[in-house]
Amino acid sequence: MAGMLDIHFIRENADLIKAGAAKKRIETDLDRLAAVDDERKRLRQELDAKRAEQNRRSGEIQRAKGAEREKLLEQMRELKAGMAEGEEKLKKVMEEWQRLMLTVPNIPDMSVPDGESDADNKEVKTWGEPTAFPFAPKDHVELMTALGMADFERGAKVAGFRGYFLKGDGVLLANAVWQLALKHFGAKGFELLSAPSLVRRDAFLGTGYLPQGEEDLYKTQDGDYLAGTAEVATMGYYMNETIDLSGGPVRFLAFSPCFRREAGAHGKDVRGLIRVHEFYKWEQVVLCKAEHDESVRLHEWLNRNTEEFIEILKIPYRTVANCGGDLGLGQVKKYDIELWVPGEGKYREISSASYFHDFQTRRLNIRYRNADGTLKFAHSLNSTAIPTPRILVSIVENCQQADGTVRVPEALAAYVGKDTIAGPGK
RNA sequence: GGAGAGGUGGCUGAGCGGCUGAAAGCGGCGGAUUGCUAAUCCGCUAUACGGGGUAAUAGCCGUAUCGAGGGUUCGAAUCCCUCCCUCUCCGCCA
Repeated sequence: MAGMLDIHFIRENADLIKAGAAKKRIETDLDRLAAVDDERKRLRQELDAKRAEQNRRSGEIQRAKGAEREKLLEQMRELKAGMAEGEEKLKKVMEEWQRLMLTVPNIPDMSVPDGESDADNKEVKTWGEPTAFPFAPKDHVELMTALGMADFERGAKVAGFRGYFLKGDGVLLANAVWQLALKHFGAKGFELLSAPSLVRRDAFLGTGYLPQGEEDLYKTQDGDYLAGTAEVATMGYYMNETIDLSGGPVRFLAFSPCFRREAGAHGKDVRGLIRVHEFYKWEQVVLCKAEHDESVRLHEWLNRNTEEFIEILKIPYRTVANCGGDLGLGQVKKYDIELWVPGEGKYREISSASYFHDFQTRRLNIRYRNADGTLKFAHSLNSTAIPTPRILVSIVENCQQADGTVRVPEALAAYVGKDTIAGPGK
């Protein structure tokens, strides 16, 4: 696995990276890294020189005979004794080098707002008005239970904490969202993928979910992990390959079940469908040429695709630019789309769109051949297309009516097979 | 779960202790020739890191890499060990 960023780049842009790390609230020690890197180079050069010597003598030994040969063999043994020490030192230095490299964050974009946490994310857009009701609105748990769309009690009985069943029209509604997603995103030139959720370790390391995120992942007794997003398998699709970008970016629309332990979220969103251990998601994944402008353009495009989808559903939303403290190690910039949730009186995240430059592709070893023939690491981006069942929260809560029924968004009605959800058998 | 086979460059595929960073073929690039196309001929054609060099490239020098990691050896793609992966057959399940 290659480093996160290129060591040359890190050394030449140390100040930029330090400022970026500070903005992201991430600890990294570049001065130490530079010192270790110097040491690494020194040891490496020493060792290379000795190896060159060894290779040269090896050839001499082959040609030599008798006493001459014995003499050369003796000299060789001395040389090798000296090398073992150098190799040992280099190995130690490399370990520290690798460890430090893993902590170096990608530089956030200039446009990323300053801030500590998601509370400091900057609203960049709002669409629609928070839904106003001439009656006391219910939350989705109440609505869906009453309408036979979900069963949370039995969900918990069978699946444990955060367990749920979707039922009846809840199933139809979720299915309708998938159908509409297929239609909306499918028309934008994506290649469709149904991605595995049970994925080997490599792709998690490559996408940056490991080693840091061990706690958040379910692991099997075979050493595989359950992915929390199709991004993992989809990015893994081309790992260790040289891809062809001459015909434009690679654009995948991938569907998969998603599994999250939510290890750090005990006590948060304990009710309903906001935060569950297993769900389904359509994900947009893009690989493009290593050009910043291209990444930016596609990032905006991915996010806009999802905004459009929400607009088709006519649910009030806002888009935020995530602040530095809310960015992951590899992310350059991130937008979240948040939908209005009347039951909570606030916007809740439904989508997240980020770009990484070559941060992920270096780790995944995904390259392409540039017009001039050189091999370069591609850029990568990903964004939620739409997750279920979380999206159902906003649909049912925003579309509820005074009589307790739920109006099906127009764009979904055909797929659901009705325009109002009024309970089982209705 | 049982039994076998195998992992070599962009691909196919040889090599099975030194002359192999790796035959041959295909593909690709450059050139010659044929008025176009096809065909033929010649040359070139892995990656990373480092050195030196440059305005920057290229050439040049060195090291490493034949699934991964260890070992044997003066010397390993080739021998030994461990692990990973792929394939085939049987069984089992859907």
